Amino acid sequence: MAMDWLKIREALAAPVGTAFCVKGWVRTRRDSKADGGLSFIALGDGTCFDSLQVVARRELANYESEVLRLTAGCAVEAEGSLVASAGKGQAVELAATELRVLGWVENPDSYPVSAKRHSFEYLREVAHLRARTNTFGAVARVRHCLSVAIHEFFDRHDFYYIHTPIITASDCEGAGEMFRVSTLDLLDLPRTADGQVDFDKDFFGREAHLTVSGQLNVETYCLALSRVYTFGPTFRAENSNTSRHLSEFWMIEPEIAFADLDADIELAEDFLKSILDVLLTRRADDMAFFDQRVDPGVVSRLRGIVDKPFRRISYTEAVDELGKAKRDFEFAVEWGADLQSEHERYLCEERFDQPVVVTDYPKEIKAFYMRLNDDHRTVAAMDVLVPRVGEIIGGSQREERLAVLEQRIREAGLPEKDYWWYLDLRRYGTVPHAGFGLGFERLVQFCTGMANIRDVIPFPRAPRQAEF
RNA sequence: GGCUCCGUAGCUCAGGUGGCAGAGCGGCGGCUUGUUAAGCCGAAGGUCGCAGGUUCGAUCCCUGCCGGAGCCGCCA
Repeated sequence: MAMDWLKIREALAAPVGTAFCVKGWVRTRRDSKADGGLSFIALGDGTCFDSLQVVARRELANYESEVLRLTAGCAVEAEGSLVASAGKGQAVELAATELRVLGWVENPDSYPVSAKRHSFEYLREVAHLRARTNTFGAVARVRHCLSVAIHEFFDRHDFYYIHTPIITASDCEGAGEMFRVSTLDLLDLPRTADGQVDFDKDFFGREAHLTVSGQLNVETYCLALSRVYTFGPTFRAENSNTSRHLSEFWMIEPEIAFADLDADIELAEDFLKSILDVLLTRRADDMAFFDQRVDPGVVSRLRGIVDKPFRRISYTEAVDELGKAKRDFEFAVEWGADLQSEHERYLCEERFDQPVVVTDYPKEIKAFYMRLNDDHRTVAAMDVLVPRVGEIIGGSQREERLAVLEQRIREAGLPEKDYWWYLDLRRYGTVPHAGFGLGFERLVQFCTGMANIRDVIPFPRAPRQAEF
């Protein structure tokens, strides 16, 4: 075919009169007997939210035999020229001079993604086809946009992208249950003399798991390259059944040297604002859809976050605020206990109605590597809470003092010898440093207003859910 | 891991205290229309998640299993 192939995003922006061809999947088809007979085909190729209206007239050789048989999901290639639309609803449309069917839908009556509204629960069961719906197409483009914006932000601020391992032999921060990685034959396990499983015979010669965090590894590069980050898959074998948890998710973990908790919070705030701003600018089409159909008000909510400083509050102050709240909580609030979901939501949704950064938590409820404050009761930790999703970022200044860190590892009951290389960092040129972890899917949830985290990742993995 | 709820046509759902099932949308046929959540008419489409049990009789009651959802906990 001699004609240029334009993506639908390009076609919609082309000048009237341009001749080109497009390729995509039929969203809907409507027929009219006016003007001697013609059909309107909404064609989408995923390059933008909108579809292109292709007008196919009876004069086409295959009008009766093929055009009139098109249904949602058929793959077609159409060529013609762009004309000002004679109808309402779109500025331009493609007046087709030829239309070829590339792939039919075998059983239109049972095509899983027919031209009607489907529940997200149902679409999860046909995850291989749900990308063809406007919602999941929009989610995919938003994910991409945010990913790119994240890398751009870090690149602009002199951060290096470090690829930390997926398979790990250390139980890092004890961040949760881990998935075992093994090549041993489960039906015939090698045993040691005392009857234990002999992991010396396993692939790595020791127990290995999928990573629950790249933080400990990335700290090593932080203390050499100053500003680094990871952005990769993370695995938690927790039996979590909520709309905010996945067994496999993506996490962004920046780590900055010569920095304290304040610098860490500042980074988190700049970072979030920057990528939200990029999203609102570059994906205005998809965001308008989420604002209209999924979560009325998301766009202005995100806009407000970009424009306003975050609210900062210490854990101790947060406990006071919760104590003063004129409402009942299922769980009592007392100093020393971790904040419950209801408490976090009260703070960022009701009390302040904006992102809230809670700092300086009791050391007992936080990880061993977080820097002990001078009061010896709290650590330099921070959580960023946002409406609806709750904790979207968790971070801290790291304990850089060798003796204190060793003490904290002992208190946590962790095997000190497993952390020899992590402790080495405190022996050789230690320096104050800090970082945080951002759950990518929670970010996408927050940005789109999608209620369930399983609907913002292409193929969700959760307890009893690993199809596709 | 705890608590709660759900599983009826391709999809979304209705089916008062048991008597062999309905609607809307989709798909199909027709009419109308430069249409766009199109409109009107018509026909088709269901072993009421699976397996047992109670009963003269079960979509409806009981038990188990399978699948799904929500909230809480764990956290990102």
